Amino acid sequence: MSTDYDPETIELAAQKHWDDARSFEVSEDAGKDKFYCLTMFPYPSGKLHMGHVRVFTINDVIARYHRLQGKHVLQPMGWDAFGMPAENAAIQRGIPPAKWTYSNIEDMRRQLKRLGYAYDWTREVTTCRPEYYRWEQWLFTRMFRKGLVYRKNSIVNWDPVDQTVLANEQVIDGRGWRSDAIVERREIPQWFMKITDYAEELLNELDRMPGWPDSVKTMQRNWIGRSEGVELSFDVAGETEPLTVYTTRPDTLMGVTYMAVAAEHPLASKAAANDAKVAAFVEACKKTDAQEATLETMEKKGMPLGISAIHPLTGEEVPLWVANFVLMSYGTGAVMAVPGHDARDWEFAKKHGLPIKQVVAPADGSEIDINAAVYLDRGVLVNSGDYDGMDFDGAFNAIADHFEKSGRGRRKVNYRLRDWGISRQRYWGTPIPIIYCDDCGAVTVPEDQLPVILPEDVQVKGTGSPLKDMPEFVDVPCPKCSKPARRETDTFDTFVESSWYFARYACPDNDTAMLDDRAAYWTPVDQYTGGIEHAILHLLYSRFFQRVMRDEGLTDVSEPFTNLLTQGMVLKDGAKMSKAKGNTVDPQELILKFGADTVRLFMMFAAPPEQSLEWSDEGVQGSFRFLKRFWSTVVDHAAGGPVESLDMSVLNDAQKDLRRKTHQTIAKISDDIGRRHSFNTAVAASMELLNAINKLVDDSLAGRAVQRESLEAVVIMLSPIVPHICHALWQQLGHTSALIDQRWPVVDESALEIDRIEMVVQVNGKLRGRLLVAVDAPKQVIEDLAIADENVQRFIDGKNIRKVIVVPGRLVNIVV
RNA sequence: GCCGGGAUGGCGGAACUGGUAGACGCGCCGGACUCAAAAUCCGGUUUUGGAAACAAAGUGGGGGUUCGAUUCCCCCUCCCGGCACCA
Repeated sequence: MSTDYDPETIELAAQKHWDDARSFEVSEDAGKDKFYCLTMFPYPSGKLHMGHVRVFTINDVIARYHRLQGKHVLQPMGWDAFGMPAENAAIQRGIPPAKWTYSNIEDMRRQLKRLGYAYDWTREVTTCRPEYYRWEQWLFTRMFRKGLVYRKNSIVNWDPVDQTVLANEQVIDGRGWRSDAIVERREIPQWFMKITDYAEELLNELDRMPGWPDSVKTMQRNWIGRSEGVELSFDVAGETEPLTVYTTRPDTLMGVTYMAVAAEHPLASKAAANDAKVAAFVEACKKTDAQEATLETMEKKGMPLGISAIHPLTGEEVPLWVANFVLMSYGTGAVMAVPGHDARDWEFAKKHGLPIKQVVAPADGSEIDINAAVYLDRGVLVNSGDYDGMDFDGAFNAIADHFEKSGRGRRKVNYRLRDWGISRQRYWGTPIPIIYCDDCGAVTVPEDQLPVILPEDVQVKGTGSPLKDMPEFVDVPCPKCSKPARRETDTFDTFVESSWYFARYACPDNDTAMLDDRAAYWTPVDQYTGGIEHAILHLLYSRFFQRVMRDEGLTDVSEPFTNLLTQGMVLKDGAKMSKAKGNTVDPQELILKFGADTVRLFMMFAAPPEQSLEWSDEGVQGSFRFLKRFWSTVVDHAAGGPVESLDMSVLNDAQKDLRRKTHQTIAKISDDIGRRHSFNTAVAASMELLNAINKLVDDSLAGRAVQRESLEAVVIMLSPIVPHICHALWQQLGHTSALIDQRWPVVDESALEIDRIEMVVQVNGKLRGRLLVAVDAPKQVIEDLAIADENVQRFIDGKNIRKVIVVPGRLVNIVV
């Protein structure tokens, strides 16, 4: 009596069981081995997309696997609810961002529940709720007190038509997305967090994070970009202030033939005042957006300022230029140019006919033509007066000493990392808890007046924040002197919310403290899963925030995420799924047609988690077909009734083979899921085992017992991936206790034993034959057998055997 | 431009530490069942030659190390992610 596989019925039944039993709600239990398993929380954009399904399924598989291992597992879910799309929706459809966001959350929560993820929903966190963001406002005021936040001018994309600041994403080919106007750079005052104070620690700790992928650690190292160099100053003719520059190549100092400053540099402004051409150039430089990729790929342009700098060693005059590739916000806004030994300087010198001087020669004494090609390697100094003949280190130290003695420079460690600008000129975000008073300046909102609540009933028009037009929000007394003052209308970068939510899941209901001892129990996150696109910004900001919370005494933990898994994107027809490209697949429709288990199975089977996944409708069919076969195999077997307990001494060869395959598969899947996170090969191994079970046609007591052992193992091992069908099949197999409370199967080493093994015979590395030999056969016997092989003889006949390589248990290679 | 990844049959992928290239699945071809179709089941499937045994070629391109390279090294091409205000 084989009932058909009916995904909807069995999935809803399994979900009801988990709900009724509150299977995934966890409390803090010091006696248990905790495992905190987390995904990057979603932005509530409206509907779940395949990228969500992929990352959540990966994490759910890991969470369920660890639960079966006996761990006390926390897997929470929440919403990264502030952000631009809510404002865009408000502009387009006239719905307030809050209403749009909360309704999206409702829809997406329902979809997540239908996919059967093992979440503790009692801990749900929503970042646009005051009970969440009040603590981030509170921490900001503590950071303000410590001097970890400050205000300075910085550059934004300015749309001169819409009169508004644009996000990088809203700049398309240098133009505003709505106005189509050419975007300009504009400086405005903004709040910054001093992440650079933690640069050294953030960098050094990467060496002690074995649970993170090397690629992510390398990207973070390069992003922080620690360099050792020298800061030195050039006098400028006719100026009292010297021009300070930083270089990692002081050994090339004698090769400086010009210098360059940014368009916003005071010396450029000064020259522009006297020279209309320079003024026009400086203006033109500002007519570009503020993205680094734009600056690095655009044509390098410059113009002489008619001002000279004085070379600090030779006293010679070098011309000062203004150049579009020098940025005011990087370093000092000025660079020394060594065209002989810097690629960008070399190209710029070639283009503008500036002199190129060789001051470093190859250490091996070979000749180079500096006018034909730039020389970047470290070598031996030439044309450098007293420094001639020195190597890189010798010259670095001699020149650094010279400047330190004369007080005109110093050795300096520099970081590429810049402080984190957190001000956004947008409405839908956490209000920055600052009040501006004419007398007291910028004052933080006192703790007893927090949270500063964002008004939710607003009209968003798309030209600046609606908060500016709300006197009831803006007009407040100064907390210090009580005089009339103005509230800050900028909001936090949404990365601030996502930099600490992982800790708040431990204690989302605490209204007297940001974190408590429940956070001490659960943090750090043991397994964190999310997109590779977050490899730098989100993960670095979170590492920074964790340390800020530590230094505030809120936690002892320094690193928030012990193990990191970065998953690839979901593609269709080779491109990322997106509405714009029209290549999306709606998870909802698939769940309706095939059930959640089929969708989960395909996601795990189609590609390893780190790689991008190519969507295939046929592949989904295949996954569904497998589940149907899985269902009927177990149901048909269970129809034969209960089985006797297994007596291993009476097994025949075929039964032994299946039992060996079963335990080999248990070992493989345990390793694939537990260590390698190689879910696709775990699924493949389950399929192989199921094929082997179906091949053993054997109704004897022993045969059924071996099959039963094998089927129970597959049902448990597949349950992290396809939990609903496994829940139902476990009941079919006659169990009264729920599968979710079982333990992972254990390998029986005795089942793995073998006495003979197949070895490959190669001649000159090419496969020529196979041998079946005893496991413990001595080397000489294997060698003789290999040489005696009929096909092998054809290839070694009449030739000289130079060497025979025996790799135990694998192969023999005969070199002739 | 800079930083990080990737490229293997018709397709998704496997080969974990330098040791049998193509596991598992999809698709396709053939067969069984059926009046027929779908579903299901069985067999085949890298390419070329061959009835087969077997042989030759083969992991983006070029070079190198090695008895042996998808795997290590050098150079190149293309694709993807990030580049600080998308999240």
